[in-house]
Amino acid sequence: MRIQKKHRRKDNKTIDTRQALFDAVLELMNRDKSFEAISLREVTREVGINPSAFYRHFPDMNTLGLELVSLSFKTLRQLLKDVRANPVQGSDVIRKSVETFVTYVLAHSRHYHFVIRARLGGVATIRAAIDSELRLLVSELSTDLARQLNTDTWSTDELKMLAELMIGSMTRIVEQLLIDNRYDQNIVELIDLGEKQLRLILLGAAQWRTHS
Amino acid sequence: MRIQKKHRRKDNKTIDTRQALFDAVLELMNRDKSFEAISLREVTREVGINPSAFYRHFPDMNTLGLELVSLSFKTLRQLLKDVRANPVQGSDVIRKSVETFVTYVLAHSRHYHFVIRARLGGVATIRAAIDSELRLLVSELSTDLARQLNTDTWSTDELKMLAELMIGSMTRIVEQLLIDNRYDQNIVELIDLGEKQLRLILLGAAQWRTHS
DNA sequence: TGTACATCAGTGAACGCGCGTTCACTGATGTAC
DNA sequence: TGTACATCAGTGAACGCGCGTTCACTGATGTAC
Repeated sequence: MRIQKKHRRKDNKTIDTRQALFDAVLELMNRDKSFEAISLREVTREVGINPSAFYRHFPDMNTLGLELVSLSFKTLRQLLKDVRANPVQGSDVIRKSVETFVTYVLAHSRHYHFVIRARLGGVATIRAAIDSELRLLVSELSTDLARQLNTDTWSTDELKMLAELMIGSMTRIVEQLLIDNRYDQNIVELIDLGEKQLRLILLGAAQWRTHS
Repeated sequence: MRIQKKHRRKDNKTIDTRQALFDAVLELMNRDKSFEAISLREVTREVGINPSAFYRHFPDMNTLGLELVSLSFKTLRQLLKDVRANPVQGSDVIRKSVETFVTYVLAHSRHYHFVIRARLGGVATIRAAIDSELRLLVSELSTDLARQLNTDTWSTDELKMLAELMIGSMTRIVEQLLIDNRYDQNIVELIDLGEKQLRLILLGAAQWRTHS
């Protein structure tokens, strides 16, 4: 049984075509196409195979997209698992967390460029998949926050509201980081922005019940 | 000189075709297509004119899209002008503001559905236009906030950070309101969410300098 | 008021193009004996 | 170790389709005299 699907092409190089198809889609999106504007033929052209060979790997582009969503969030979930296992220590927890996050997103920039763009894109099934992953993230963060905050004064809904605010802020940071190469000169400024927003949110959270 | 461009079609109805083209694009996006996936022929089919007649009104779809951005923000700017002229009074300022905003967005839902989707979509020029409108909004809100807060302790960058956080929160509300008809049963819950997020942000802002 | 003319938003046919999908095929690799 | 066979990721031609754009045209409406 062949586990890894490989093939020998004209150039005599052995590669994993399935992976190459994922990469080609990410590369084309990086060149400013939205997912639904990328044609099957463009993808195979990029990989260097015949259009009909696409069907050896996926029934259609939509399925490829859904697997890409799943792949992207798998690595993010791993990061969060690592962070929970080894919590950030020391004086500057917020800044270090934002730095870790930004570094991670940049290291997987193509995946997150795809996610950020497809989140509000035109393919409903892919939108729904990303939305459900983000909801999961919000609910996980809510649980984490519940452990840190006074759960007597925070209702489930309020924890979710806080988690959504934090993830919303980070999402905007990722958008600015990855869209239109705006980040070129100002990664540090962006980390600064994220840090201050999180700090302000947590200041507000600390005052939440004592004030209202 | 004819100011209004009108025409008499087979059905003997006189309409403004230019407006009908805008409406057709918004309608098609409402049916879950992203802007760049909408073809010129689809739009003219929707309006009921010959494809080549499109060119009597716009040189291409891209130009139509840019005008749609401009139109959408024109009405939003008007709302903000009205709010500034007649500030919300009374005890529940935050809630009333969020209610006004949500009501307004729903009243112009097609325009904002378009904006929200095209903001991260595949057409770079349209993305840039929306981005520049949003930056303008952030800077206007910064100015407003500067009048309300202690400007000795808030730097320009920090005001911008705060404004971005507030507008980011509102943007997420609009996304949830308009994408995938998620709002059907829970407009009130959404207003609640927006109100709490703004309240928490402003609580944080009140503590900003005294705490750090 | 009537006529001649300009304007211009429409029509409809035609074009070349890239698309997704199908089909019969090829040939390299792994497996059974 | 050698041979026969199965597997399967590829190829290449072909299809019908919707696309954007062009062109010469039509006919209703507004304007000048």
